[in-house]
Amino acid sequence: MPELPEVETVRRTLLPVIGARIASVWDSGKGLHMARRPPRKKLQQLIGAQITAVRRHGKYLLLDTDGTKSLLVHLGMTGRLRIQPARAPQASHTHLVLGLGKRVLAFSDARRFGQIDVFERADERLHPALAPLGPDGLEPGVDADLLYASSRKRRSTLKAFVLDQSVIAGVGNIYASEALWRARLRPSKRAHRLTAASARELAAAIREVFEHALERGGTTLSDFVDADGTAGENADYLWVYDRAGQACPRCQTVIKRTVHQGRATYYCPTCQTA
DNA sequence: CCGGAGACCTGATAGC
DNA sequence: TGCTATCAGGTCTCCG
Repeated sequence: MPELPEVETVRRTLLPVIGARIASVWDSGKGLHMARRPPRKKLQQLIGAQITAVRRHGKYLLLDTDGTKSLLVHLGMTGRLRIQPARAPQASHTHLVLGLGKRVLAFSDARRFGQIDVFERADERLHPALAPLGPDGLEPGVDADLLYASSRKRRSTLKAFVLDQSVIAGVGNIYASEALWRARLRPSKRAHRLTAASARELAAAIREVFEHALERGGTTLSDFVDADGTAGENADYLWVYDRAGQACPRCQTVIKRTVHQGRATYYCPTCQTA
């Protein structure tokens, strides 16, 4: 569920845990549980540390501590990070709970596509999940030059290109369709055929769809909530995603749905011609 | 290097 | 009510 705007919304609502000390770490244990997480021992290295920052790169959240360790969290499709009263009942599919005195920070994830790790912050650039990532989608580095240069040798589709986290970190399936619609680019167009002018359009479009969604607290199609449990409003403001059969907001043509690499893609056949 | 398919998981929903 | 099929915001790996 969560792409850059949703993860950034979670990050912002997590800021109140800065300064909190991790008094306890509970995890759901072995067996029928999260696939991608470190051994319990590693998680327990967080005990006694104070949270000093909550950062984000692409879809990854990074919680720094006053020790040498940081906690990495990827929400996958259904992951949730919630700040809750220590006495609140545990949500179903809860895999990790950091005790923070009167509050807890709880991670739950029904489908278990999420990822948790504890890593040495000094080695952050070497972390296997972070090392391959391109610049974050809200950073100034995601510009026409980057998109033009990195698309030159790609015979893949534009849809696959913008979803590639090693080019831009943070674009997921919803905002890929949205950004290509805004830039008037056909998702099936080959990336290496992107013109310099279109690269400019695309860079601007990516930033705009992210900011548009962020202003509305992200897109909730079914699962997404922020750290306070609040759903996002952006689903009502999507231009094409999940709108097959409806009118294009720009030209009124009926929006089409296709499948690229097994994932739904929405576009306007009339105004996405570049 | 690329795309496609399948895997990893559970839950919601639509159709019968 | 209950069954089945399909679909879902992400990534990873194997195959051709």
